[in-house]
Amino acid sequence: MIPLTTTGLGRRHFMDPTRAEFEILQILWEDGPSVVRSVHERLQARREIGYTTALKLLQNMHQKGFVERDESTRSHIYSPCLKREEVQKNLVADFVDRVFAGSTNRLVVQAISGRGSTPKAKREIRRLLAELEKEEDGRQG
Amino acid sequence: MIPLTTTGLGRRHFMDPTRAEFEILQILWEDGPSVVRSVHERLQARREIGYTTALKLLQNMHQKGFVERDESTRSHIYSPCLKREEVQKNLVADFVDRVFAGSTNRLVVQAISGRGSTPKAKREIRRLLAELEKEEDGRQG
DNA sequence: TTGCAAATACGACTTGTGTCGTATATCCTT
DNA sequence: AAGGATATACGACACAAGTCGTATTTGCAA
Repeated sequence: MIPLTTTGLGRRHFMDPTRAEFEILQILWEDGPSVVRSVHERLQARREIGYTTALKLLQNMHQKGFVERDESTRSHIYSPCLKREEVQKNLVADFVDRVFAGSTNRLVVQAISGRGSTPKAKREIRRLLAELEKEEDGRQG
Repeated sequence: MIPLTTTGLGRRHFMDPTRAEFEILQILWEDGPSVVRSVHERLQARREIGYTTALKLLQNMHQKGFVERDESTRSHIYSPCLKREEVQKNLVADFVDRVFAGSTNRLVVQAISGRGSTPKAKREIRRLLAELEKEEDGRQG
């Protein structure tokens, strides 16, 4: 049976970070190892949020194994355990399964057809595709 | 301030359907106007779920205006009020904002690079891009 | 027309997430 | 050494989403 939620072990054996957790991961990926206060400031810049909320979030993430922390100083220093691309890949996979019945193609079509993709962006994508195909040919052609 | 959750009015003035609700919408889009029992059967085929749960979901969706229902018969008949492409577009937009900092390009890159996109699929996408560009040129070039 | 099967209505419970308050520990400064 | 500032720990609350049980209504068949 396929579970409904992303959280709560999909066919993968680990949980995806929640929205708030992912938001924090992004900050860590950008800033590198950070103390709670600094993470809180970054969050505060985007929305109203208390210091202890940020703290708790980080603590939860630590318990879940999403981040590790250096406790050698008074202010613990948090750094991500997960690779940005890995997590993005998982999220995209879930999303594709849920919204486009597993068809990556349909997702891409939806993404680049409507608004949201400028002609320049499309050229960019074509270039990327060409590169990818070349790579493949090179590897096994 | 940007709210965290999709639910709870983002900058858009309407709410996106939840996971369960979207799952039901997919069924309605595929099957057309349906009675609760039939929707429940479709859901049951994918996961364990009670009849009254499906009913309640449909009722909620009706109250939210996601579906309309014909009450002229004893078994109410539900049909979607939203267009599939519209909802998908919204979900993609949210997703891109949240995961790829608003860059549709990065999403597409992620989607087609890793596994999940066969060479054939890539050719397909290129074809599509070519068409889109041609369209644009035709429209204003 | 009476009664059973099937439908709807709706309250209530569970779990997950995000939120914070408050208690406690720790450092630094004077 | 004392006290304020700043950290962490952690319990508790609010709210949304999903789940279902039970009560009530309604149509149909015997």
